[in-house]
Amino acid sequence: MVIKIDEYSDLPIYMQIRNQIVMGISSGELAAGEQLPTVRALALEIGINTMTVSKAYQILKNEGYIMTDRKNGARVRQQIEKTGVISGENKNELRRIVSEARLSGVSIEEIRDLVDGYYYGKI
Amino acid sequence: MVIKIDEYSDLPIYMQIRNQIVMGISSGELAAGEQLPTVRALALEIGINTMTVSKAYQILKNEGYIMTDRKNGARVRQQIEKTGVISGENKNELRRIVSEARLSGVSIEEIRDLVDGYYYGKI
Amino acid sequence: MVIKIDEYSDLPIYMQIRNQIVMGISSGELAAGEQLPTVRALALEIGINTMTVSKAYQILKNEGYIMTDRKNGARVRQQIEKTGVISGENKNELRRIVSEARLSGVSIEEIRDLVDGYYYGKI
Amino acid sequence: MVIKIDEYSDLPIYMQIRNQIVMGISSGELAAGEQLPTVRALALEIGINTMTVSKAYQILKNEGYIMTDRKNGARVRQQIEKTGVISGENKNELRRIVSEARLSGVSIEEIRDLVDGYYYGKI
DNA sequence: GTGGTCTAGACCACG
DNA sequence: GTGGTCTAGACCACG
Repeated sequence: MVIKIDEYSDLPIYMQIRNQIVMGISSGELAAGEQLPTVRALALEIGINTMTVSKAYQILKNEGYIMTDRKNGARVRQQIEKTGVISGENKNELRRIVSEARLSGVSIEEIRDLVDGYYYGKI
Repeated sequence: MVIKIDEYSDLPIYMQIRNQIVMGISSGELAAGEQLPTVRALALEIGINTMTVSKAYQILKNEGYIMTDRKNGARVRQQIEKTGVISGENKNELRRIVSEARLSGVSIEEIRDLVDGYYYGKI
Repeated sequence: MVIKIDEYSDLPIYMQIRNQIVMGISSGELAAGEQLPTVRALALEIGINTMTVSKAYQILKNEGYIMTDRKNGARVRQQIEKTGVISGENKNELRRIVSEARLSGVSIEEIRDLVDGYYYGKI
Repeated sequence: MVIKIDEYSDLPIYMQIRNQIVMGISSGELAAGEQLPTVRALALEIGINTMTVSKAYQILKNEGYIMTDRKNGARVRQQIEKTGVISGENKNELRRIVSEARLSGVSIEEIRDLVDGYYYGKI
């Protein structure tokens, strides 16, 4: 899986990495149990500090998306905990995005299509 | 309209204010042409510095959501420009949120309902 | 001549009035010697304070564009002083505008056409 | 690149900085990708507060002229978006300047030469 | 070391 | 009375 850093984004690099891996897992591009690149390899590939990649992996581990061990490096978890709920923070963000879209004249259908596309990984 | 600041949020205070006002406009809680609290009044109410409120208002002004003049203070714009599109940044965020929800076992129906609720201001 | 105030502009109202009258004189819409509306009449028409109109007229008078007397009110000057030069401030502004246009990919021809149009009052 | 603040100008300091950097990019004095002075360094050099410089940089960032990151400081963007149009505000300003120049007896040739000089960076 | 956020306080122009 | 600008100074996250 290719990680692309947007140097113009306000999002910290470690968060961009974290987000792309989460989306990769959700879309199936990263399969359960699949090996992630080593911290060093990914840092070298992207051209950033190993500390930054390490921070991204640490977050993913804390969130239960990946697991790490000394021998095998990092791998996507076989079972990701299904809380069945959207976090309050994500709900706030979702509401903000829908509000802005609505005020920009975007129809509900367009938003639904976008959401469906993301959910079913067609995009 | 009551602005509530979450002091534990990573979001800067001025951005929390900005977001809540945008959502207030979208939901209709803030009508077109409606007067916003003065910079000083809102700062006092929230218990923050006037500069922070001022920054939020200036962003809203730049984005075309409100207008300010020294005589009348800040007011919701009568006509908000309808670009008809969702910004790339918001699309990325939407995709991230949907991905995380999906991995948490949230059904597409639940997300759609949430989106509809936000769009039609029932929440 | 109709004065239109842009309530969304950052430019103070008195400056918007001043600018429109200057442009009106330059385009010929306001002839030499022509009577301007009284301060009260213009303030009433635009829906603003008489002080604001008065300030605009004062500036125009100081700049030599108009003259006022108690009997006849304000009139466009017969002879506007021809210094033959562009003020340093206007040169700076012109340079800024040309720079921004250039960086936006606007061709020199387009700018020239615009300038010509303004100069010959075809716009 | 040397930034010079005119303390007698009506233009806010942050806007003077912003304008000079935009003109520096347009003239080529500031190359694509070139490092700008740090917020602290420029503030010290000009003798103003860091907040004021920071505000200038944030505007430039929002407008797409520069990018900032905490590691490398601020740099001129490699690709500046070419909208191909002059903003309505700049058109108004241009018209005002041309009108004033015309009334001062400045010939169209002189204005054209000035515009050409600014466009081709000969000044 | 860098930019980003925030405060407390001051002064100003506009209307 | 209003928003806008600016200062001096502090603290923080990122890398």
